[in-house]
Amino acid sequence: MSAEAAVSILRWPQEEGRRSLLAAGGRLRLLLVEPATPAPAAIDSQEDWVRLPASEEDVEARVLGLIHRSRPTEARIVLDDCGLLHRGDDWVALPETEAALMAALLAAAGSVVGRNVLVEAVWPGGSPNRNVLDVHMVRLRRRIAELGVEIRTVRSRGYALSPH
Amino acid sequence: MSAEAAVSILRWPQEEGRRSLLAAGGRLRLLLVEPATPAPAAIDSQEDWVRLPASEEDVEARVLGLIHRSRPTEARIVLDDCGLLHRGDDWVALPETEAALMAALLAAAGSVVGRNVLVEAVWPGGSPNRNVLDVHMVRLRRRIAELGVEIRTVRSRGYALSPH
DNA sequence: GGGGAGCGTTCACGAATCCGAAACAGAGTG
DNA sequence: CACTCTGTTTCGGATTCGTGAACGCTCCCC
Repeated sequence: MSAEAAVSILRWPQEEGRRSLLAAGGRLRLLLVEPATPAPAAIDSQEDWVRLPASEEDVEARVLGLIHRSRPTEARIVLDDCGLLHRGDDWVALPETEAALMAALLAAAGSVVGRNVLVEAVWPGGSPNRNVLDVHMVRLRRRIAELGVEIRTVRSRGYALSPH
Repeated sequence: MSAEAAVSILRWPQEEGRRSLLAAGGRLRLLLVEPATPAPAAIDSQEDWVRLPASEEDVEARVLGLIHRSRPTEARIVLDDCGLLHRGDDWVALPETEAALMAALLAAAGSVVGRNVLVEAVWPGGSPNRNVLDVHMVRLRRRIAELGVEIRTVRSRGYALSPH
């Protein structure tokens, strides 16, 4: 696995949308910041930035630093665009619905996500049934259990991710 | 506390000795890297660097980023708006009533909180029963014990929080 | 010092609510 | 058909919260 494969490099502020997407998936990101643009405020610790113009070496150093910083977490959880949930070298494939749920949970970065938020993330306009979410949560839980990822429920408030 | 006070800014590679000293002390450091010098390899996550020449704003952004990244390491006790009581990376979910009690105790910052104050915080207008507060205190105690947080009672005066 | 009264801690119980999980059925796909 | 993904129903279990009651302890007053 090369450094470039682990870290997504994108331009700022042009690719703001892509940045949010990658952040939701928990991906490592390096922003190339255009001259005369304010540096982006940090949204999590999976991101770094470098001011343009920058040398090849500086970009590489940032990438390595990013990877270095993310390593202590050892088992970072990443959801790619194909619906594959990675943790370390291990991964499982998630169906569309469960991937959407997972993305919403990852975007919250460990804090609680309300049931209504999850419902909106999967069925914009309202869920077909009160219980559908429960069912999909059970299936998602079972599928990600083998990765050592746990979904803790916070009664009457929602759910939160918690790497085990 | 200003940002400058928390982060030491030094030149690289000139002040290499000072860097080691600060690193040994666990201080946050920002290296100003001279042009045409390879970027320093990361030795820990308490450090960042910026390539010279750099604008005042970029330096400030790096400093803020450093502080931001170092903050979650603290083992402070925090009750978020979802009713989650955090300590370090660990957390437990508190039901509404217990969260309200905890909020009142935290607001006192370690000093004693009277029973009447706690009652008012949860049941404005008076508690439904003489005993309700007691019961909820017991439950709260049990729940937060696993975080190493303790509620000590001060007879005829109230309760006080005490991290263990 | 003895006996209450008051306070603090804990347990057990019931009602209401919320959530989890199994079982089943339909749609889509190869 | 075999399989997966999705939605529905239904039942059982878990949580939360208030209540009642038992038990010790401390302080006060006679």
